[in-house]
Amino acid sequence: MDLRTLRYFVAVAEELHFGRAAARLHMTQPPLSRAIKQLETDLGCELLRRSPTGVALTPAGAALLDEARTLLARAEQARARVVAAAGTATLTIGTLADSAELAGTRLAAAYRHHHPGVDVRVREADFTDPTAGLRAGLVDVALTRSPFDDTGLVTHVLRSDPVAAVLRSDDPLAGRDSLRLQDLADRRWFRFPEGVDPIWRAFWAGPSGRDHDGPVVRTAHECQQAVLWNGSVGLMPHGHHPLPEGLTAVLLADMPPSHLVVAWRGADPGPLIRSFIRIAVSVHRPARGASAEAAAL
Amino acid sequence: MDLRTLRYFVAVAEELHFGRAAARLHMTQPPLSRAIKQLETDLGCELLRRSPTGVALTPAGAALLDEARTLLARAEQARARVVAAAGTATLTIGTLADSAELAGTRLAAAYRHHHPGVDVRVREADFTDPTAGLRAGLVDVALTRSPFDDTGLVTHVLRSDPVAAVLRSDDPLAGRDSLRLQDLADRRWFRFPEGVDPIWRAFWAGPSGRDHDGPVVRTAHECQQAVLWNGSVGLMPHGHHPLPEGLTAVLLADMPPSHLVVAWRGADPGPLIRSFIRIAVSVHRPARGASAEAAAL
DNA sequence: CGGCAACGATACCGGTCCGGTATCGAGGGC
DNA sequence: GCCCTCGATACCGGACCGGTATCGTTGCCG
Repeated sequence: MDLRTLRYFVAVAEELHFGRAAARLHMTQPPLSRAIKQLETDLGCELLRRSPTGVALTPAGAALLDEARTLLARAEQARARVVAAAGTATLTIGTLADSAELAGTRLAAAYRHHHPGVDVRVREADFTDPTAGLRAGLVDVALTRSPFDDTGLVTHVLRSDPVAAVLRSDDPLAGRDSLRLQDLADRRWFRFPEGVDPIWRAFWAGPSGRDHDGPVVRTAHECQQAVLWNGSVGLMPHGHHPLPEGLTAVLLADMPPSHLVVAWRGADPGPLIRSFIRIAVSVHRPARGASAEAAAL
Repeated sequence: MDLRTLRYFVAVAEELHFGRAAARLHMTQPPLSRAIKQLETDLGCELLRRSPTGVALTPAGAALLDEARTLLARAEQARARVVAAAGTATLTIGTLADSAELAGTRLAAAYRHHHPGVDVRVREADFTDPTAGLRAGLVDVALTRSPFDDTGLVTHVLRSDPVAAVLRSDDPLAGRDSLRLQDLADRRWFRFPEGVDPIWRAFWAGPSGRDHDGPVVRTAHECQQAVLWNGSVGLMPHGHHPLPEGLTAVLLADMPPSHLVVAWRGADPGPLIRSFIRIAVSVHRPARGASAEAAAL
């Protein structure tokens, strides 16, 4: 008799309909039927009377519905009290470029919902520091993009995105399905400020070895502006971000994908950070490429 | 946060020692450590301070210890109330021969412990009915021995035992490691009463086709007495039962094993009986030959 | 009265989690 | 300095969970 099964039972007992209860629980009907049957086996008594016309509560089922409701409420209280006893905690998330959108919406919402007592702060970094303040100790955990120098850090890939070139929609190449870096060799390229991680620069700053004379950009937004107004070439991960009017993204066929990662300083991240990592991974279910670190939390 | 994990935490918090807590929980230390760590991740706060000198509770841990104790107690109460609301239930177990010993000790004890409110009755049958009253509707579930006519019944093997001949200890064959049926061909064989299941008779009553003139036996005890006082040959499962003074069991090499089974009438056994089957299987862990019916409960 | 729709039960499959064994690593004690 | 204790980690096999596909029964309706 665990709390999960009790939640299942409450749903069925309230709906008096396995299918609707399953929908309410965001699952399908067969495992729910099985779980209720196991609960009945465990308790040793019938909880629901199934008849073709519908489902009815037995006396034992009615009793369990009442007990389970209070028990689940108590469990919630207990959780809240324990977290309160732990004192106010703060988690600072560093974000970079497009990961800010992720952190600001689903992920931060899910995390705040899971840990109501935690003070969650988000710090947006620019390209100057691809670790988004992680290495500098300004944040506890970072949502950022590969590649960067990750010595001393642990990273876990949330998603892999192909890289696209950002062009003005009136660009002759804007209609193409995909491009190669060569196709853009004669364009102006933006530049990164001094002091940017060389690994990051080598990946994102276009063909190395060339003289770059384009505008200096510090954020994804500045990068887009540079394309619009200076005719520079921009690079960005493909497929997840709406572009402003007048810009078009075209897949770059000969660049390796960029990884959206969650990163933390090694050596026992602590429960708050572990929980953040776990939630980040679960929110990002589509990326099934689970790696070792996240499995170990 | 489920009840199982809370039980784990209470054990560790009370012992302040992972190894001892694991022993108390009848498990080993590594999964316990992992479970506590996951609980900390889930709650998002540290519960225990591990130091080389020992384990200490953090404030949050102390709070959880208190909350978990009351929560677990509530859960126990809830369980008791639900089964009480179900009304008094009765489970009648039929036993045959040596299965009575099993039913009367570990299994019935485990079942009564799991379902304190259930009125458990045990009915011992004799060889006249190998289903131990199951087919006659006298019992809800039977612990018995194969082989017998099981049409309409579902059986699950708990254990397989080789068959032994029971001899007087002063018998010339009593010292042998094993025998064949032929070695006993010239002995007197006991007889079963009229009306015994023919499948059962064919297996246990010795070489068929011979004239049997030995004593009529109805129980395993009578069978042993027949050996002691009438010089008849007895058969019994080997290896689990102490023999009375003066008797020796010798393995019969050319007989198929006999199965100790739990049997019930098909078509939805009902929660009480399902629970009994589950407990019977789990008590009998050594027999790993899990079959389909028991998996489905 | 026969097809149909609804609904819970069952069969089966793949992924995850749990508990086990073996081993590591860090701190005290002799 | 060596060992011994104790919690953490790595890894593995089996169980459990949730999913899809399908069945059996029942009541309804043309």
